[in-house]
Amino acid sequence: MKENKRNIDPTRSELEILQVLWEFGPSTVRIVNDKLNEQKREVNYTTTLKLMQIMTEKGILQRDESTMKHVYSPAEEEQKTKSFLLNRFVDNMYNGSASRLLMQLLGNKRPSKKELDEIKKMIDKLDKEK
Amino acid sequence: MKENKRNIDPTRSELEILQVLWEFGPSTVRIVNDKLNEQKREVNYTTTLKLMQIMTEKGILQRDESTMKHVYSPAEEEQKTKSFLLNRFVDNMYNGSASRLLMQLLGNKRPSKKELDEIKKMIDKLDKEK
DNA sequence: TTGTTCGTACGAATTTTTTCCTACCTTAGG
DNA sequence: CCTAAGGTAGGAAAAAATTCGTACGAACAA
Repeated sequence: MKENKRNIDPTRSELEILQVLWEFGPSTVRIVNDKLNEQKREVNYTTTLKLMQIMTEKGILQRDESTMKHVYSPAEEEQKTKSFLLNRFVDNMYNGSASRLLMQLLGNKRPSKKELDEIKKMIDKLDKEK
Repeated sequence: MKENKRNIDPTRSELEILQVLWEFGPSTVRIVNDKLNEQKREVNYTTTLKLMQIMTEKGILQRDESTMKHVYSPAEEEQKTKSFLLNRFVDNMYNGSASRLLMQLLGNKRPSKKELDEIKKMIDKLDKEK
């Protein structure tokens, strides 16, 4: 009666793979491996393959086996996973306070005028809903 | 000539320990271990000790050995570590776009009126500086 | 002085994560 | 048909992270 673990908890390497899949959409191992090597770090093809197989077993990825070159994609919605990870991050690092995180974020990154405007718009929208 | 690694890259368990130290300030192993058991999960004293010793070797923690009960504290400023981790998170998950993260954050957490006001104030301040 | 309590150090075992070797299958070209 | 290129699967090795047993020292109460 107690199915559904917190499937979502990618290791560091698994997260790298997810990032590639998020960016490029459903892909073969070959593609993911190439991107990893370009964007992240050198890694052997079979290593990536194995990782993606394990992730599939764990339910983090799905794959289409209809063709010989299996095509993998994340099992969960990108947004769902990201928001889980973000929430955990906020809880861990800022005691769950979104605004505290935000303070630091704005302090750090010096967002552009355009970004600031977007943010303002977003806030006004939320504000009106109250 | 190439000292200074990216010392900052705590593992999951190490991060838990840092969190305790951030919250309660410099502490003995006993205290950290108690807090871990209260707030996070059951863990044996010597395990925590070992972890903190390792973290000290790595340079993540410092300790005062003048008394028998060593007192540990983070080697880096809390803010420095947090902002490093935050930046990495933003880069990984939102391609470095603070505002994209923010959108999700606001979408998720439904910040309180008070939080929103704080945020607005912060933004106005940044806005004027431009 | 003695024994109990509470501390550190060390080393090893265990578990988890990461890496890659090897075997074998399928497809396309010659 | 044969071979080369490019897939997958599986298992084992290696590395990293986590856990804990044991030894031993210091402090203090009896």
